[in-house]
Amino acid sequence: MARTGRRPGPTSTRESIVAAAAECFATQGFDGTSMRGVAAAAGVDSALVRRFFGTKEQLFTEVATALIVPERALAAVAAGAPDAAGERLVRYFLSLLGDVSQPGPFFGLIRSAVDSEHAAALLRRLLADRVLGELATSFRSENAELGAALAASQLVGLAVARYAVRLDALTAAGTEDLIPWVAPVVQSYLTGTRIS
Amino acid sequence: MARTGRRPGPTSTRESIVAAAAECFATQGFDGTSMRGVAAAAGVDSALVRRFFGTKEQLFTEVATALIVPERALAAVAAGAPDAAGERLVRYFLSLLGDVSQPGPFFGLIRSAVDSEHAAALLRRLLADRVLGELATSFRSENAELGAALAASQLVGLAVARYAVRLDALTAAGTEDLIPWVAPVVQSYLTGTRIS
DNA sequence: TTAATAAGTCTCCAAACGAGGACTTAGGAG
DNA sequence: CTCCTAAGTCCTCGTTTGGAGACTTATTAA
Repeated sequence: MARTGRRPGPTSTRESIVAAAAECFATQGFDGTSMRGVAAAAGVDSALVRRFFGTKEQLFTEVATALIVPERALAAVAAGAPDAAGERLVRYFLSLLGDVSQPGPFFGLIRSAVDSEHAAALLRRLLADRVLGELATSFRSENAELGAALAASQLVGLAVARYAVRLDALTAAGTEDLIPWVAPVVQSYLTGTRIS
Repeated sequence: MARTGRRPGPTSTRESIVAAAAECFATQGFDGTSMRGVAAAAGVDSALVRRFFGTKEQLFTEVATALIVPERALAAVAAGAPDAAGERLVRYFLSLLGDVSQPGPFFGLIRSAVDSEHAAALLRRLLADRVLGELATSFRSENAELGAALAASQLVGLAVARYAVRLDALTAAGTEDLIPWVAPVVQSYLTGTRIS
């Protein structure tokens, strides 16, 4: 029987709740994740989650903003030869998603965006304003915004097809198998190059 | 107060339940859809939904198999010039998804596949065995299976980014704006053509 | 005509959920 | 030493969920 009252010593409870929440969102989506489940995963009383973060939507907001670091993505694209930006972006994205058999926290954002309007709006705002916009201005092609959005759509689709639907051909393929196919596509979207 | 007991005359209740369920799955996903909600949308008692279809998973199976007609997709790809198969496939897929402001029932399948492991497994089976497999054998390129899966991933990603996340650039773009970008990509995936 | 079955409604149940109130204990500032 | 606040737990409320049983009425085949 756990004691009541505050624990002795310094605490990292807040961080462990965020980590547990990220994992829940990744494996069960927004709807499927319960405040109680997050609390249980963090080894904490559910009322404490509420005390720290308020509603479930606020908890998701916290997790999402902690997970999305636009500077990383933009740096990954900017650093290096421009004609390999697509490949670097794909590699960065795949590394974010993690192993096929065990999708990382970042996949939870996509998953949650599909079942919660709030998550979708948050992701739309974060992605569109902070990432895709910058991406579009760094490649000054015509219709750069559309190109950046399409690049994102290919990456999101890869995530959904590989980690959620789990199409055999995609789960069997490793990063190095996917790169030669997907990288040129993303590259062409970014630069606005029409292909054959 | 509705009368109890069987209604006189012929009945189309089963069909209207399937239609209502398809709409619920499309707008709220698998988890977000409740048996009671389906019943209410069909103007029917919730116990009747259970009597007809059993569990929610069985109801989804019914809806999905009624919605996925592999022959249509394959016909759309097969009929016409081979080098325009990608374009025809993209057009067919976009027509399935319906209007941006009001996603059709087909989008519910993708949405649900992200929510529910059962929905994902069903979609994986239907897509992989019935559609992608056939698609791969009709284009006998090397790694045709992977190519077909990647084509599917681009289409699914377009659906998620446009209808769920609702990226501005994609909701603003019409079918004719998307075709010149996406069709060549899908075409290259299908034929296995490496691009520049 | 009658028995079986399909179609339909009402009511209940146990579980899980989000939310919140009341309480207890530790750390830190005065 | 003494408050005040942060950290933590317990219990409850109202709602919704998927599921299931019991009952009623129309259709249909023997």
